[in-house]
Amino acid sequence: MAAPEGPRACSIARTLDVVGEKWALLVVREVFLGNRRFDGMVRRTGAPRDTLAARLRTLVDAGVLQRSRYSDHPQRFEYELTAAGRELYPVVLTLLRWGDEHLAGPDGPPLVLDHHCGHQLVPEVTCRACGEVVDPAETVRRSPTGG
Amino acid sequence: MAAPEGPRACSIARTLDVVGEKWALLVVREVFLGNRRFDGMVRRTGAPRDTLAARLRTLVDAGVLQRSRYSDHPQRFEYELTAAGRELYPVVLTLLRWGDEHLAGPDGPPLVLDHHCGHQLVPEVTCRACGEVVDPAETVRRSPTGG
DNA sequence: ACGGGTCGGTCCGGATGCTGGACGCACCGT
DNA sequence: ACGGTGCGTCCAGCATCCGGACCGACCCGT
Repeated sequence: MAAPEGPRACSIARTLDVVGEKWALLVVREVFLGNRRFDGMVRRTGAPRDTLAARLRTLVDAGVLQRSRYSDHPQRFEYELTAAGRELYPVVLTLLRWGDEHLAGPDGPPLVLDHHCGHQLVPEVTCRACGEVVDPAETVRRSPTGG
Repeated sequence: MAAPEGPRACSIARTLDVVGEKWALLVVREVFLGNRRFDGMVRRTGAPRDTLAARLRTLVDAGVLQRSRYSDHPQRFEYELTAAGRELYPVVLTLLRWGDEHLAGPDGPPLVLDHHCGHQLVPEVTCRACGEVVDPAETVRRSPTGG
């Protein structure tokens, strides 16, 4: 076979199809921070209202957010994370850490999280099996394929 | 003060300014997988050649990739990760895991990594201080204030 | 010498997506 | 009645992305 080699089927690409659009992950960040309403998100993300409305729709459709009515008469909605949405926390944390380490100004990171263990939260990615911190040099692709 | 509340200064937003453009993280993925040349990246990501060229430029400018000549006569270049680029591995892995868990078809994840410990790599995000897996409910923002 | 292939791009016109500003509607408080 | 808040939609302009064509420099086989 002369390997046609199309674009890779890949979970990274698929995930980015869901949360890779502009503002999507900042919306998720806001909800993690407890900011669940439209106007608040507009203010704290800086996204255009129109774009935000579109993003909220796609995130709800994708099952990351859930829209729920918190007021009947003037119909008012707020957005919460679904279980799938909460599982984006690792993604958000690793982005946060990279920014903290490579893009922080002299004032240090603008947002610091504390873990319930009493220390500042510094997120690390580890192997579930052995608990070691993961290094790219220590991982290999299984079945370089099957093609 | 009636909190003006502009867009949040935030490492997540800053990181996304660097790697949040379309295709950027797929380019990084390719380099992690050892695919370091232009044409290869075009084939395996599916990005338009034009867009890829632009992305490579911004990633090099941002210090994520490094361009190096591997052939003189017909000038040929390849792209490698810088130290900062390698530190994006956690981001890539958490995206991968989310996709594996939420978007995989019946065939399972299309790309499986093995850790040098002998097991399949399932990346987890843990607290560096205590080693526990991080849960959103167990973290709090430090100084919800200060402005 | 010639045709075909590879590699790493650039150029182009058209499609898609983002942008901010204005507007709409329902409600609340005074 | 009036102004303010909350949650959007609509629109027109602009930026970005898209795929396909094209390019120069080289290599290979004949």
